[in-house]
Amino acid sequence: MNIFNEFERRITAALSAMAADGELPEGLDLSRVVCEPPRDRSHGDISTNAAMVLAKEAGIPPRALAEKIAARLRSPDVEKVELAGPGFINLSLAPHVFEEVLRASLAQGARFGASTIGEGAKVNVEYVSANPTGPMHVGHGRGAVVGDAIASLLAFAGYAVTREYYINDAGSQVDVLARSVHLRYREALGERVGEIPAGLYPGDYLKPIGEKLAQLHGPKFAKAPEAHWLTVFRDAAIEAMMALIRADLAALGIRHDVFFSERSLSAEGKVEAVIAELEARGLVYQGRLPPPKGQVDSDWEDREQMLFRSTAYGDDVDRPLRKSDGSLTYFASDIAYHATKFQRGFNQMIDVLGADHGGYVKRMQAAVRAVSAGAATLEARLCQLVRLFRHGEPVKMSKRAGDFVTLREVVDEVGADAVRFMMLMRKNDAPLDFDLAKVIEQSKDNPVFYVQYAHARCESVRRQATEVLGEFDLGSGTLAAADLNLLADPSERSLLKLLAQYPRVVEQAAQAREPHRTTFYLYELASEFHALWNKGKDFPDLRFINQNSTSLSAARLALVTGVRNVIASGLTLIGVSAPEEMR
RNA sequence: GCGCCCGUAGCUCAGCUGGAUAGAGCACCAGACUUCGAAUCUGGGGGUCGGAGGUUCAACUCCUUCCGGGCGCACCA
Repeated sequence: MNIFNEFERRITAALSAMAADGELPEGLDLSRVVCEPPRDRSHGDISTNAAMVLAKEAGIPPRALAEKIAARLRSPDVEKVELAGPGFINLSLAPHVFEEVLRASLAQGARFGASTIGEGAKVNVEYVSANPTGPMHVGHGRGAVVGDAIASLLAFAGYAVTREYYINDAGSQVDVLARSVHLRYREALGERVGEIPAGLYPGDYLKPIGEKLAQLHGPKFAKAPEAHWLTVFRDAAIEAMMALIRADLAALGIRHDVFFSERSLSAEGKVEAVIAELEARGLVYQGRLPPPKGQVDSDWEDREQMLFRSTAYGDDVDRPLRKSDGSLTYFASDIAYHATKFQRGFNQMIDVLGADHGGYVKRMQAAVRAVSAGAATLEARLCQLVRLFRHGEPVKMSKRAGDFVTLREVVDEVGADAVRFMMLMRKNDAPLDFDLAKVIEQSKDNPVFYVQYAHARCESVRRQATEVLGEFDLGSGTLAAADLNLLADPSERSLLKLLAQYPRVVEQAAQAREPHRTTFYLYELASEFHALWNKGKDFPDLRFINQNSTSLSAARLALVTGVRNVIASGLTLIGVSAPEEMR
């Protein structure tokens, strides 16, 4: 039950009625008409800009138009209609409206706030897609958390979401991985390998794989030419790395529906097929690229090559599909990959990427439009870097010598809840400072605990209620039947109104693909709840449990339960647990 | 040089796709536990929203242009 959507419908209805009565011209553009909570609460509960955005087109001064619209919005649900400023229409809603929202939330439980704006449309959300060459680092973790939360939000908003991971198991990087493992294999056989040569992966995490391969195959590959062992070692290494990554993801509570292998594309001829198709449509050609400007590149080689005409779809230059050795570029596979998304029925694709992939977005969007003939769109959400701190001191993140902090280390140290919550305390395109010392601090300095504590307090009140009030029934049916009109204190009304905003918050967060809005809302809700709680210290009459009045207690417990449900729901959306106790 | 992102209180950041007098947290100061959980709350000061133009009823938000920072810029992924 989204009261803002509801009133947008009413306003739209009022406007068409006015058009029918000749008060307004037909066919006005209503797309800019919105209902939103006013920043200043003294302006009521819902504010609309309808009169201001329509005034010019309607040829009526905004205040006069507002007057007319306002007259049609009067109903038992609306306690007060006021005009303000240049033509705002401010609505103050009757108390029973918010009481109905609370009843709806109790009845709907975890479904409260869910939306149908997705209309069941299929959306593919791709996130993480870390190369299977080592454990995940903290930056991957951010993408994982953001992608997972976006997927959850979209699912809650009525989309048919598929969560996907693209395994980059083709190309030269995994060959390097295989060579690195081969070195560890020789090491496991007793050979002294010394310093890991530059260009190979130095991390210790490859040692167990080398040992396993030594056990499995003995020394027969130690001196053998690369062609004899490369495939075996590569496959074993990729399998082991993916197991490692899946474990890292599991530790963070991240899940995917599909793990899609890049190698399967070329194995099935999908890449060549896509290129052929694009070629047939004149989107692939042999040509030359201008050398990059503003930087000296001694390796630059002016040559004729196979190019994708991405400039036809807004890219800055056309992009190569084959390397100088004739093999396909990563981009070529990625086109084929996104083509399979389209073939699998996804007209909406979202890729959550690291900011260092920003330059890659335009060509990918061009590719998606090309392979779908304009039917599909790709959105990219870029995650900026994460900087790790401990007590304000930067933690070294250099990749050489395996000296970087892995995601797993951080999760093991501070817990999945803290990592996820902190990752969503920033919008994804802002850099994130993450202080390991602060997030395990169990204080109000730490917003994770602050919100979870509010949830635990709700549960605590409910437990207390059954003890103090005896046979009190906390079932949502009973609570919904309570006389909610007894929630008369301004703090209680205010909390009730904040609950009513939840459906709007999650819907807008889904539409904007900005899960951090959920996080901030939860913080605000927790804050108001804590404030009301403490008010009960100064004014015992305001405590949730009142031994002298079962009906008052019931009403307040209904409110507490509503708060609990929304916090639990919001935390679920961002993948954070909602503990019942935190002692 | 070009493209994308960022610039808001001393610090870290929100600001609801253009709405009304720009908000939190931290830090600082002063208060609240015989009482539903003090991991909490109440009050206080603090701003040329990087600068300058423009668009309009209305700009932190959109456009242009500077300044300052980040990322990227064939044949890596």
